[in-house]
Amino acid sequence: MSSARTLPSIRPPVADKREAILRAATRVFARNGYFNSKVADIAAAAGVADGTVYLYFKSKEEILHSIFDRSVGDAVQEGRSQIETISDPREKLRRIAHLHLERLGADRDLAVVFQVELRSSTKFMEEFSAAGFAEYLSLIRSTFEEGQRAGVFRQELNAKVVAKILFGALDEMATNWVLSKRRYKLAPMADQVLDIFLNGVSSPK
Amino acid sequence: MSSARTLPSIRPPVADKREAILRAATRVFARNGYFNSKVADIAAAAGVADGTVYLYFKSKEEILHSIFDRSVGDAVQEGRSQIETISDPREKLRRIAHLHLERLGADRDLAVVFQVELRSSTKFMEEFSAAGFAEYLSLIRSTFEEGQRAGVFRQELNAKVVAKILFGALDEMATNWVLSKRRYKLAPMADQVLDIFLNGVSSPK
Amino acid sequence: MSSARTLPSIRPPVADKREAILRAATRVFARNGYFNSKVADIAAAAGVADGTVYLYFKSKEEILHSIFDRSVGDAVQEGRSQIETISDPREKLRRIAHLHLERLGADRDLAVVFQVELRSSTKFMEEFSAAGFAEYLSLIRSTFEEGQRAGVFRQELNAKVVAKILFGALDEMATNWVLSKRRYKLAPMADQVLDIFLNGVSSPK
Amino acid sequence: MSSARTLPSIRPPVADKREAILRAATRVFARNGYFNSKVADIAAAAGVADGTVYLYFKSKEEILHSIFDRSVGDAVQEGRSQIETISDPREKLRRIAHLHLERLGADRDLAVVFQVELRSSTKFMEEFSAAGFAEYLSLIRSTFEEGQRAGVFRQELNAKVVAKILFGALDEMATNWVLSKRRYKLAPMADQVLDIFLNGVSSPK
DNA sequence: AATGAATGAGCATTCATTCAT
DNA sequence: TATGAATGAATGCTCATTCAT
Repeated sequence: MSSARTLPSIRPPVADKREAILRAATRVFARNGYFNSKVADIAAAAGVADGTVYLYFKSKEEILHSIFDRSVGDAVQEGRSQIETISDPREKLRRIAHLHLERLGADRDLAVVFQVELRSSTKFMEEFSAAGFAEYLSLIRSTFEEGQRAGVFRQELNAKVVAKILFGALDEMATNWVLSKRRYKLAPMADQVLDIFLNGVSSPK
Repeated sequence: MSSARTLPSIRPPVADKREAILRAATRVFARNGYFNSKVADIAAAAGVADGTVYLYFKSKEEILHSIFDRSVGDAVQEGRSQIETISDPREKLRRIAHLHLERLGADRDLAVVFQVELRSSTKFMEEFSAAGFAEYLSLIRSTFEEGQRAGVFRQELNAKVVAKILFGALDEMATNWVLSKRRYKLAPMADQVLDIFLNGVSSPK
Repeated sequence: MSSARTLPSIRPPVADKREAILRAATRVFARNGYFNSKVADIAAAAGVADGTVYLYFKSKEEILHSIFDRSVGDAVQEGRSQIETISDPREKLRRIAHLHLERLGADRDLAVVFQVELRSSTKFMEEFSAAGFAEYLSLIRSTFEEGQRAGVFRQELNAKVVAKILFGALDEMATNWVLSKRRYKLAPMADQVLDIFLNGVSSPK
Repeated sequence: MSSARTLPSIRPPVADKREAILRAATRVFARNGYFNSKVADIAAAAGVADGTVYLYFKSKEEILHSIFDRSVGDAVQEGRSQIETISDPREKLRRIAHLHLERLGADRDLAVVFQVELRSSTKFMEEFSAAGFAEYLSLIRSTFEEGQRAGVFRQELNAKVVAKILFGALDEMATNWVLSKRRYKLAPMADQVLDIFLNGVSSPK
């Protein structure tokens, strides 16, 4: 899958081991849960020796953190760049919501880790909450405030709370998708959420 | 050893141990997280011997399940009984939402367990999803459908999805409250959610 | 020790497990060395489960400490009590020296632990040196000083150094005995040491 | 990377690495203890790569052996050469004793390794005892026997035991010095030992 | 019912050693 | 010779669960 159709590379892509471990860990965590996953499983899934994992990560926990950090970082960055060219705040929120569910919908294992495994320990949740997550919420909030200033959204609403409501609704869609036995497309759910949400927060015409 | 040779204790001392263990476990899980909590800690907190825990619960996991089952059971029951006397579907949803946040806001340890600890392992989440949670979601949904039939809510909305959206928004309020360092009242958040939600789902006048 | 003189106790002498583990550990340490000994080996040798070891000792290291503490404690106590009834300081030292080598000569495994295993890590040696060992050296020294006051031993000698010299000579006898492939009696070596030592430190007649 | 493009280095850079590794290992072993020292630490302290260590030594254990072998070899050689020109057996022993403590007193790290680290595993002690150590003891013994033949030392003493006694006393001085928190000169202790020892073993006048 | 001593499976992590470059 | 990334065997300790009393 990796070096398809390239010159016969003699040695395998260097330093992609970190990447391989991260990918393997996502899969393993998704299948067994963080606490039930053994480092040896991750190593085996990544095709490296147990000890090699520790050349790239300080501990099992750091692997989980790294999965989160990388993904949220990417998500926020992509989110920002995509809404730049949009002017209507409603469309901006729509874009953010879609990206949110598209991303998770595209990688079920990652989605499981995000919706389930990362919600465990309070300690982690606190850091999680403090770090990238706060930035994500703030992206939603500032977009909403922009809309308030433009008169598109109801002035009396608390932007912070509104941001949480939108996030919570999307998050619930994702969690339900992850836990559901039925296999349906996650991304389209964004529109149903947006329909109600925008209807609920828009200024009366 | 405890109530030996005392006046005939008024309430049955028997099987209140189950209750004590459940309460202790809630506290311990909330403070340390499920996986980091030791059965011995729970036993100590409940004032019983380690082995005694296993007279009432088959395993550590069953304790977690029981915490969930009892609480959701109570909640659904209380929810049903309270909305019985209300006729306006909007008020019914308002009542449900308030109860939801009031319950969690009244017992922070329980809230932590619900919002954080119960979200761990996929396996548990799946059962969780299957059992009482489904019933709770269905309570919201059927109330919403009642409103649709009454013409109060928009016909074209998918009641199942709407129920998830409301639950997700409330759930996010609770999670944020649990993780927040600030100490504020949780229940009032219900109104802010309801404001947007009802505005979003109500039929245009 | 516990249920002596009771009905034939059905279960084996309670709480002698600590003793059994200590004895087993002495044997295992003597055969394999401290660092090469596995806790599992000790447990097996003591006839208990691995985990049981940790009901009686906090760590593998604590087992080593306990072996030392118990033995030195016993030795110092026995030494003091035996020299009480002796008046001649030379005889007192002779008694101490004999006890020293008799004790070690009576339990080769214990001797190995004392002469070899306990000499490893500086850290341990420092504590070792600080604790019971100091007391033992001081027993020798004060006996020697007593002899100096009585005019039996040369006044100009530094009692502290003299004590170390005697201890060192005895210690070397023990170490050699432990490492030797030949099987000879250790205790009699005390006399040869004493011969030279007393000759060397006694006041000229 | 180091000596690239410099003047042709005067002393052979080759195989001084062995020396550097040995020196580094002595320091590392002295500070952390043999078992707690990592080969990587030694390599780093010696300024070479981990793998390089294995170009000069077969294993970590061989490094320890080499430290011992080299030092004892040197010591015996120096001892022999220095006593050659001395005729009085008492003075010969005095010289040996001084050399013993001077050597250790001059290099605390080496002393720690000798007095503490080398005393660990029985297995090592046995080889240790068998090899150079025996030669050292024999140097003392033959010198003593020479004195016996010359009528200087008491005939009835067992030279082998006497050698151990002297060694043991000196060894104890060294161990005490290594473990002591006070910083004093080690070499002068030789005289105190010799005073008693020679007094104890000399023929009555 | 209650106890708590005993069990033993389970696992993250370390580190001496190897070997492709 | 030299490197240092990769290996994988090895183990102290924890803790859910059992069971004799």
